[in-house]
Amino acid sequence: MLRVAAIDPSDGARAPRADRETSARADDHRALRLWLRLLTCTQLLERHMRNLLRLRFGTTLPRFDLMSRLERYPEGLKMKELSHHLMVTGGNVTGIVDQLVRERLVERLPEPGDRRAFRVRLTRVGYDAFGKMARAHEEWIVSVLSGLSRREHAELFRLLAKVKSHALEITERKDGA
Amino acid sequence: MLRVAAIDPSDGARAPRADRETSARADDHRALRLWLRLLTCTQLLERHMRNLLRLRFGTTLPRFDLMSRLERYPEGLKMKELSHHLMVTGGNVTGIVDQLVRERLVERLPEPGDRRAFRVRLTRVGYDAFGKMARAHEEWIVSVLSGLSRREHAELFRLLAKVKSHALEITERKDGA
DNA sequence: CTAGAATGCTTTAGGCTTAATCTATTCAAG
DNA sequence: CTTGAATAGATTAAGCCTAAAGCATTCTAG
Repeated sequence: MLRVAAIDPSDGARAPRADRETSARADDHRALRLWLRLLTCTQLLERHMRNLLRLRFGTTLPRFDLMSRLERYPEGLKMKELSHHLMVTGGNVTGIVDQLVRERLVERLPEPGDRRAFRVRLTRVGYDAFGKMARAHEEWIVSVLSGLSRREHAELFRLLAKVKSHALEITERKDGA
Repeated sequence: MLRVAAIDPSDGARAPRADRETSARADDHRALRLWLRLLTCTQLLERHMRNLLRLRFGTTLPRFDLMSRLERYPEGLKMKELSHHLMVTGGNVTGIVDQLVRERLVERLPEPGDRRAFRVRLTRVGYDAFGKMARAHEEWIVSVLSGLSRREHAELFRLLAKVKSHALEITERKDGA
């Protein structure tokens, strides 16, 4: 998953901050840098998670994500719901579920009353396997985010919420029709 | 805008959006929620960027990334350097550069003194194409991050820096990279 | 000079992801 | 009931990405 220019643009640029024009450009630059840093952070954490899952459990992040979602719904989820939760396309979910079914970690159950759909559910084996992975995952996330104080945690959470809602607004406005 | 926009607007296969984190159980750990929110934000912004590049310019984020990096180095970069800057594997860079060379947007130049290596550089056409994309890209980033005040920008930037450096520490320690 | 190690890059095999299209089923209107 | 639209899911083609292996070149001891 390659992200935009992953290295921070640490060029000094030493902004003259003279007139309105250059400070407007400085703001633009700030926005770009913020975006790049967001990407770098996510990518770093994600990369490490992938390695952890691969080396310790021989699995991948998408599989873990899917199982993690199922773990919250003991009664199972429909493909459509999974796709929505995971923010990926339906075809993608089909592929990953296929694999997990082959490995006996999840199962497809008929959905009563709709022969098009079915429910996907963790098997007993799936629950056990997921439990182990989830512990390692959480442990690592907690440790990597332990550099922030409780206040900083909260503040970062709040700021990201703001970014998220603003991004959603814009996205919906443009995509929505 | 372009051809692809003609699909059925209610197409079920459309990339869904969801709240990975808001449906998290209340007793989940803060760190986990913070991580999920970080992931969601990035994905949201990234998805929109990909769409922008695809619909308006018929290109992809990785290609844009690579060109964006080259644009800063008029003398070109070696494959190894590109791979390092973009934080992706060498094989990946090979593939993307191959495409861009085919499209005459970048060129491979022999590296004097080392017949194994060469420099990759934007062509004139590449510069022009990149310029257009970069303007649209920046415009959108600025607008999507405009929901934050100047102070909030700075604070978010600072917090992410902290996350990043802490993640780097841990990663290096374990990976030995 | 000459192995052998290291380096720069490519290739390969395999998994992830998407957009677009297809099939089967369900739903809704007449 | 019948027809046509909508929905659930699978499939396909194409691109991204990685780890590992491979090839050619360069470097470094001896």
